[in-house]
Amino acid sequence: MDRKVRVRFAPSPTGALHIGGVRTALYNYLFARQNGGDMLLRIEDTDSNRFVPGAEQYIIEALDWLGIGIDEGICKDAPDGKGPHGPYRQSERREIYHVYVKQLLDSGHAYYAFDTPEELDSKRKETGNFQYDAHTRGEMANSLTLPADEVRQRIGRGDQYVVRFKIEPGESVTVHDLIRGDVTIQSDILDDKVLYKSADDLPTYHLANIVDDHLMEVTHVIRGEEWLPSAPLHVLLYRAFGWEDTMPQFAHLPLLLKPDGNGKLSKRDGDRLGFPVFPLEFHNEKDGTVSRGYREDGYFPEAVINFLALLGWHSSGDQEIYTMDELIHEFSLDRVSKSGAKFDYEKGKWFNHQYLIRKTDDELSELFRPIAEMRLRESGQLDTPAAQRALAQLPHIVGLMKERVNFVSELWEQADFFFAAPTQFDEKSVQKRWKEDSPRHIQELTALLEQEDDWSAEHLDSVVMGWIAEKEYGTGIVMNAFRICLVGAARGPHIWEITNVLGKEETLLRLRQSLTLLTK
RNA sequence: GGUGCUAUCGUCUAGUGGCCUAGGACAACGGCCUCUCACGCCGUAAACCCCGGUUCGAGUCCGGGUAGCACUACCA
Repeated sequence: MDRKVRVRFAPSPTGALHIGGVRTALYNYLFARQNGGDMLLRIEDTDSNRFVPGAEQYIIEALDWLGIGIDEGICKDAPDGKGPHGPYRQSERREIYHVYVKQLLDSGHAYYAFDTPEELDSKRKETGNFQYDAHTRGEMANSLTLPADEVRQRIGRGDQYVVRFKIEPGESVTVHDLIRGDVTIQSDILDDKVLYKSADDLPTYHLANIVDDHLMEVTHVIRGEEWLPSAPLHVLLYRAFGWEDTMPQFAHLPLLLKPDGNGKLSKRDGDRLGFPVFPLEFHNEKDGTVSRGYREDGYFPEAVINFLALLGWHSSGDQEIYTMDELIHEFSLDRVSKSGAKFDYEKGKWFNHQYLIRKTDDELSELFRPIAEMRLRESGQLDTPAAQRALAQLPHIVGLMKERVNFVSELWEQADFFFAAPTQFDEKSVQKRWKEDSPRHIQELTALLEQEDDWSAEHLDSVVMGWIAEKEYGTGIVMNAFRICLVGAARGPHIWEITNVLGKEETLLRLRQSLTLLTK
């Protein structure tokens, strides 16, 4: 059967979207685009207790920032969902689930259960490995053990209940996974999963995701590996509904692991090791916490996408840098690795560097301008001639400096000296490069440069190098002292690039001012 | 405990029985370039979890161990 490829990303609004979830969304998106299919976004808010305000809006914004487009369901231009299969928020689909819960009840695939959470808890405590299944349901309070009258009565008077899936033991269930091949389990190990809870009149994930995927004509379920153990249960559910012929294909993605040690990457790891695990900064209204985001940390969305794409997927070649279009073209589920990937934050920085140096000087300078202006305003130097002169040459400055930074914000740390004369000097540089003869060298150099009207790099270079040769000074010694006077440290681009930006007046000013400060 | 998944340099990975004296990238280290820092270039160190089997030949196939992870809720 040839059906149009339809995939979905189905997060629950319980907080910021974890970076692992972002990768799941990305792989779904790549798969959909590659196959000319649809990418849906469905909100799985069937747990009323864990709902966090703002989380849904956050998810939409995050995907939008990253360029992961949504064709159907909840998205930026349709916050309440668009498409013929709505609503796309599970809490708004209650009537739909009622129909299917009833169908399972009527066909004998499900039953009512009245055991309270407390009763189940104590049962678990007394019997170590208690499982609600074919062996134990006979001793529990449910519509299989209670007389029909009493069941009716209990429901009638408003007793809380759940509906459980009746798992038949002795069956072997196989799930074909696109990444892992066939996975087979025995139905005996499955418990009678809760499908619906009367307390909040909502289904659980297991029921809702099957019903919705069926109704929304989803063809491929691409989700995290943590769902693999319950995939056979989902197959059983499709069978119980009689939908096996249109059951989606499954692909379970490997987990994102913490950089050190083992285990799933968590927010705590990010806090502990100093990197974000969320795409955007998130202010959690529920617990008052603020979480860092890649966007606010200065990452380009393309870099985050590229980095994430390669964490668990790789082409057969050596290519590392991919545009979204290239990823769409190259991606394939059978090249997704089976094992978990440790989160390598250092490589993430490198990706950002790669995208940064590919920006044009104009693009980059417009990103940097607000930062530079803010820093100058903070120190009260925004209106100085030096600052204004540098600001006017921002694209050029950015072009000189971009090779040595990973983030736009780091440009300030590297290029600050263009905007204001040094008042402090890097101790190590001075110790190593400021020699006994340096004051004399700088004095002579100042006098020499004062005479020059041609301020071009070529001319200055020939004049200064000629003078150094004539006096038999060491080139490195003179030039480094020169650099320290202009920059305040032994760093930065070629010295004539610096004098070029600074201009004659500012160069001479710094030479004199720094000499005074350094000989004090 | 039970069930399932997984296993190549520190990390992400290439590898689908001979092209593997195991390739690339990040990180590390050394050198070159050079007035400094960076870039760039060159180079170094660095891995097939273990044991059996199949085969003329195994990182690659099979079995068994071991280890790690996931799941085991009226959470998703």
